[in-house]
Amino acid sequence: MPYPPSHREQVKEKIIESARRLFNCRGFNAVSIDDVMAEAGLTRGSFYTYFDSKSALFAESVTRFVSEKRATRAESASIDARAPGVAAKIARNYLSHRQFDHADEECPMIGLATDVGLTDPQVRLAFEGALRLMVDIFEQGMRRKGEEARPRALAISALCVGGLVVARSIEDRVFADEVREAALAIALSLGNWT
Amino acid sequence: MPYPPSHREQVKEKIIESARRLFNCRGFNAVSIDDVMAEAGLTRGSFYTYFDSKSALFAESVTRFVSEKRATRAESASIDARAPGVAAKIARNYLSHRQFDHADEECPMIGLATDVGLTDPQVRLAFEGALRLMVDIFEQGMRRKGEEARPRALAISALCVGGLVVARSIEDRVFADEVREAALAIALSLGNWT
DNA sequence: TGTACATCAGTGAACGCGCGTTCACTGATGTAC
DNA sequence: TGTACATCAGTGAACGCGCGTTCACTGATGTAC
Repeated sequence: MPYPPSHREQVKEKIIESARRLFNCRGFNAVSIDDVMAEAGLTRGSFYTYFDSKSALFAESVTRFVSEKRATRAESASIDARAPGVAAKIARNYLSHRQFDHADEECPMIGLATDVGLTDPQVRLAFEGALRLMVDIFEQGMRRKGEEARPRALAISALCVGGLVVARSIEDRVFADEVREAALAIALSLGNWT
Repeated sequence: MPYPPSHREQVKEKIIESARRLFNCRGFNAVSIDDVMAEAGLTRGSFYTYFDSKSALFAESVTRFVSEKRATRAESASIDARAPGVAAKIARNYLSHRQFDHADEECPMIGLATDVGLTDPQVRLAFEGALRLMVDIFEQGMRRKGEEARPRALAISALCVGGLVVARSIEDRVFADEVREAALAIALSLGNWT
């Protein structure tokens, strides 16, 4: 037994760590296995002794992230982790300035927006145009409802895109429908269109 | 003048048309220039006499889509396109079952969720886990507020992901911040965390 | 304690494929006479 | 009307690169004697 069993575990941990950071920052396609291994201080070759494929690494890094978070929450549950304040703090943190600039910590889903193709300025400008149109439509649909219209229109747009993107990213069809329908119901109520 | 000038325009239109369909369905990376040209009934070779690059095609197809929509709206503005009913209809349509299953018509942003990597079931399951955790957290943060908690928690999650993803996909930093902050404000108010 | 050895983690060259991009060529079109 | 011709849209082979994946080999480690 040349190496202690803990060694493999530690190295695997280090690879997952660097994968998480890179995937969160730059998305799936834009990160190569070389990048991940280099960040972990290794070379390409040994990757496949730890993982079956790039997808498998990605999946495991997300899964592990989630179960760690869950574990942390379970621990502190005895105190008051379920108080409304915690949820609010998480929302605030999620949509924070900091998170916008370097999403290297929190959510694995954000990489969606950072994948190859979306870094090209002309593509980003085109997207911006699409978003502006959407916001305009929703804002005008609320015009007579006072001055709260714009932030609501922005949120409805985010809710539409987010709702559908999230629903289409997951595997469970029933859950996906639930997300989609909840997003729709809330969007309609935000616009006072119920 | 072997060909009438209208010829080039028609062909370009046809390429953009098929690009729009394919990009909306399968995202940017998963669609090749070959795919687009084949769908338009042409071959790879002549692509670069119409567009500078794949990104340029993508950008132009989105831009044109947006300006067409705007034009349609401007036309029917004289009737009652700005009535709340229209906005509601658009939201409904956007988050519809149909749109979920084949997003080949409406929004160019949805392809974000369909790019390579996200088609792998183990990756989708991992995402699902992440989403479930997020929803749980928000739902528990509202537990004492009655039975409306779950749909709200789902919507807040979609709003968080959507808000950040959208903000990070566009070029104008000021607009991006506006989206992000509106999403946050509405998320907090949905949770009664203000 | 020191040396030979078995194990296996890590290396880096190489393979293969897909795909964006280029280019020399073909052939369809409309025009000139 | 018919034929020769110039133009240019479209073709498809080929290039080059990046990257996921494989594999024969190296060398570091702990163990046995």
